Amino acid sequence: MANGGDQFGLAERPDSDCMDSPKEAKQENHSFPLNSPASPQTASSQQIPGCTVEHNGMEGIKVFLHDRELWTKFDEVGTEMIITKAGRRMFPSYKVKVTGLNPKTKYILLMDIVPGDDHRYKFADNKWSITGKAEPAMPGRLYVHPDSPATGAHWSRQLVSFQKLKLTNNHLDPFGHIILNSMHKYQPRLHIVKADENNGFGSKNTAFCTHVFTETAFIAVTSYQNHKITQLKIENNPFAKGFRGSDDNEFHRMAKLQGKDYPVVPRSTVRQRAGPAGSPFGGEGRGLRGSPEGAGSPYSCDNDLNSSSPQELLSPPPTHYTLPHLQHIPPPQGYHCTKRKVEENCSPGNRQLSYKKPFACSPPSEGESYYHPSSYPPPPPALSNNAALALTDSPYSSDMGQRQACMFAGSEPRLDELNCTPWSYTCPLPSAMTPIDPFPPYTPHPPYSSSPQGSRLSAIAHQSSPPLGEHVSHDPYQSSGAPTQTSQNLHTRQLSPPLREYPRYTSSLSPPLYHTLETHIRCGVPEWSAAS
DNA sequence: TCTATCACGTA
DNA sequence: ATACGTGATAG
Repeated sequence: MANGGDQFGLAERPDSDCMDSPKEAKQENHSFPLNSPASPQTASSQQIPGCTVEHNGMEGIKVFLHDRELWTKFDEVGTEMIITKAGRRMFPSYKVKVTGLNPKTKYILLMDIVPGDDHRYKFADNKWSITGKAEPAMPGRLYVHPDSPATGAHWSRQLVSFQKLKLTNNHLDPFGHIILNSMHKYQPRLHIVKADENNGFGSKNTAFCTHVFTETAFIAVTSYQNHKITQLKIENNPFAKGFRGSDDNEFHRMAKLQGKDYPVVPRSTVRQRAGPAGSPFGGEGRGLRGSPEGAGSPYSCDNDLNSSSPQELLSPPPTHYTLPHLQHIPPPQGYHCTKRKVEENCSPGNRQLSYKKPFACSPPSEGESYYHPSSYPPPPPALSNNAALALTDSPYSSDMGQRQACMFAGSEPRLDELNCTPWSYTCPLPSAMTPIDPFPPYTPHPPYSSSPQGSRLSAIAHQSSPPLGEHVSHDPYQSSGAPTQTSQNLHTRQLSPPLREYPRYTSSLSPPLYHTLETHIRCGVPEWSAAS
């Protein structure tokens, strides 16, 4: 495809740094019907007092979701992604157009998928509804784009595709796939980490930014629940072409497959009535994502991290995830755009959120900003530093032919912490790229949160748990269409956490590729955190 | 719910 | 040609 992102077109501007940007928002075009377009601008800004902003070069980065229209179609119904033991790709594929990168600077692009909220869902009566509390999050893993690290010129040259990313429900997955729980809602996030030589992960000024397109949120399932989603997949996924066909064809095809003169009506067809099923997200459920209605908001954040050395980054994994309280990321309300805030925040066009927050600042809760109200989804936990790490070192780097990514184990992000903070990563171990397994390693401490955005990687990396204080708040800027991001610098602090490395995965399996890292941190949102 | 397998299609 | 990505299906 083409790129899609363009659609947005908006230009955003480069924004700002951390805080400054209060205004940032820009809006773009939006087109999102859903939301009103309020301007995003307002929404965002928050600043953190005290923080210093540095420009880390991440300020002008904009990310556009490719094929956003298709994502929106799914989102309006309630996107479902199949998860299997062997790993299943996502469809629609997550592809982005990135602009604003320094052509000569190297960046690592990676994704993680964080819990969208803290509920377990069920699909009954043709609609999604909450059926209980979410299970503890699985180890957060990061999927490092195979081209990482690569120059800004490389990333900007064409769409950046994460189509090979796979989702699994196998908590012991040895392949490095992203592990999710069935019937739980998730939010994919994109992280761009500066990986310059001069700015390696480890270094203190590692800068990164996070972009979230709320229309890419989905519920993980082992088999499709809403027939409308099945149909959208069949109609749009080339690999499912075999299931397309006119009704007539369908009839014959089914018969043929069944060896009968007449086909049995597919279960899916029968199974559901046509009724509208609400999207989990939007609709009723709510809470889930913002759904359709408007809520989308993308947020992105930028951060810088400073951190310590790379090594440090590696370290400590966090622990396990528990998502204790936090989780909820988005409170249900949040998702919706319930109004204004959201609107404001939401970008019209895309719903992207950007984070920026520094953490250095410490702002405690301020974080609110963003999330605040309702609007946003939760910030997910963090990325892990791992990624960063990984990035940096690059075990994967290009060297490997394929680079695969490493997985690191990370902790999960807690919401609480989400905010800005940091994520920790684990290290990759790349030596071989081993994946890590997650489980065990986690440390208890929790909180590494990272915020989505802002954290510094380094910090992230290890951050130990950041004290709440640390969390930074993020700002959400949303750019509307564009994701904005802001970046901030965090100055660093080092947290020192111990780093721990993850054990390598020894398994015999050699995983093919690991592009995945585990996430350690989660971000906390200040707000939430506050709560906590 | 989840899994393994299948037929069919893409790449 | 091989490898592998699809949803459907049965268990």
